[in-house]
Amino acid sequence: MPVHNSDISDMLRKAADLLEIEGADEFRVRSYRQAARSIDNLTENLTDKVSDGEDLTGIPDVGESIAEKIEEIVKTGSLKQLEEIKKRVPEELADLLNLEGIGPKRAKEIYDELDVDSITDLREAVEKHKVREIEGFGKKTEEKIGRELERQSNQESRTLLSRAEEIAEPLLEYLNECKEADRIVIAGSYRRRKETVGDLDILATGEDEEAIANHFVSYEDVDEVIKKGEKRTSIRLKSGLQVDMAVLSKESFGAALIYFTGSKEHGIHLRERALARDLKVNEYGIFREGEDEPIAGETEEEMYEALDLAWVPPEMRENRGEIELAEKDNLPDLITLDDIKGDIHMHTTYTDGGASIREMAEAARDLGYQYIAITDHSKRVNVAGGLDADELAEQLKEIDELNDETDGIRILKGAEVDILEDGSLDLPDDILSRLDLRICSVHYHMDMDSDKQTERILKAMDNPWFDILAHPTGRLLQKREAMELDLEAIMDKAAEKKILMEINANPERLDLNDRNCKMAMERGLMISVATDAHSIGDLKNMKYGVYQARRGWLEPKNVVNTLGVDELLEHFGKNG
DNA sequence: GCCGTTTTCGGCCCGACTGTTTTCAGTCG
Repeated sequence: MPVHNSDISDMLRKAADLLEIEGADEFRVRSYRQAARSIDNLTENLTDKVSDGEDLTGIPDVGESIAEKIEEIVKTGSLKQLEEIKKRVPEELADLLNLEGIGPKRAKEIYDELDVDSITDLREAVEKHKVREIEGFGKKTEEKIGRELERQSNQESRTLLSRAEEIAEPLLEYLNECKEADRIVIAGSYRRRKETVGDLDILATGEDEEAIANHFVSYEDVDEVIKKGEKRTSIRLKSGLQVDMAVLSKESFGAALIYFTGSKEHGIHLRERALARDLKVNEYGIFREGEDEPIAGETEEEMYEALDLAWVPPEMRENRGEIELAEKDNLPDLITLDDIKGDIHMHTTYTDGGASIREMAEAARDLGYQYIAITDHSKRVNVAGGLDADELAEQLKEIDELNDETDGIRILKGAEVDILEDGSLDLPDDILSRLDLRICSVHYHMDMDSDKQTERILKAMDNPWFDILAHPTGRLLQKREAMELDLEAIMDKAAEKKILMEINANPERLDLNDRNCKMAMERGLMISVATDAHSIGDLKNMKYGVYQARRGWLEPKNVVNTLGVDELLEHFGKNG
């Protein structure tokens, strides 16, 4: 079994959790977590680095000790130290840390006092009212744990960004009705445009904190008020989504916006940077030592400036090197929705789409696009009524006719060709050669082992008509894991063959993800951001693809469908 | 366990809220 970076970071995190429960030095625990996080942000494979004999201490937050541990994991597949800790602290005890309100100290108390070492045991202990008997615990704490156990068992812990938007927009509208609030914004991972959000973080400015908080908790969809303080209030909506609100003065709006937008790691990096300059950063502003008046705080820009940094777009605030770029004023000029000139992945009634070619074209024209590409499925996808060569040829005729009679949008000829099990493509070369562009993808046998799956795709890429690899990993958020494959090998070959990777903008796919997108960009690959629309409404999903592209640091020049139609055709013409 | 714009040793982000306590520890973001 190949060792993935995520296997290594998982082990380090597990070690951190168990060490923390055991009562190890908190900074040591933090080091393990930081190293794990840093490994997750790598765009290169640690297994390769180790076999190349590279010095791993060059990785941020990896020192000699953790470098040795990484090597051990790569070479043996396990970590002796972790196995040792597991003998002292039951592994499943770490699951308790996922419950809100339980941290390392309480997990240890529960284990020591009640011999509870799993979620199952804990549920039983709560039902028997054993937990409230522990010193420092009480009736309320036990009840809260009970509610958490209930909630965890019947619900996803994160919410798709698209779903979060459906919930946030009416809430925001309601909050804006509050006369006492001057300004209401949503921060957190929602503002960073992360593919899923854990909760919503809302910032409000205004003098009358209590009135604003009261308005908030009076929202009709509130299920439970989790906490209500002077400055912070948390509720849970009936949908299960938690919403936190902070009320503050407008003088500290920028500082609070940075603080509540996160990520946590980005914020910590900023505060450490401040410390090195004898400054203190908190959610109220930036302060010189011993002074009460902030030197910055009202806007994000002045906050970053006071730390000698350029303003960092929220999508990049993940502590993946953006602060170093901001220091050199060298941040990328991120792509925006306005840069997108066309959508080159969509389906019609020829296969499993809900609208005709004409309807899709007119809807796309209304969105301001110059072109679309029709890319219906090939015959292998029989559940969608995939097209064979003759049926596709019929479609090409209709596209020619429509282009003759339609103004304001160009309809390009394409197909989404299945990559078959043996690595061949599902349509013959002669029909592929008649298309403007071809996207290729895997829909069946996604569970092959990594070597075979990678081999399958690499072989398909030898076909000269392979233009774009669509939804490269096949994952569906919260439904299906990414396929096992060696994405680095695939991207290396794509670079060689000038094949593009897709960011599929469907909010359930968003595939490539942000890190893989950055990885592709660093290899010089071009990306297609496209919706895979199966209806007119789906065309509006483009924004989610653009968010993901921004999280992957993409500029317009990295994205093929920022090109005008002539340049786009020229681009794909070269491949053929 | 990591790291260096005073440091190779001695720091390590910072404040709000809750519950169970009589002054604060634990947790969270």
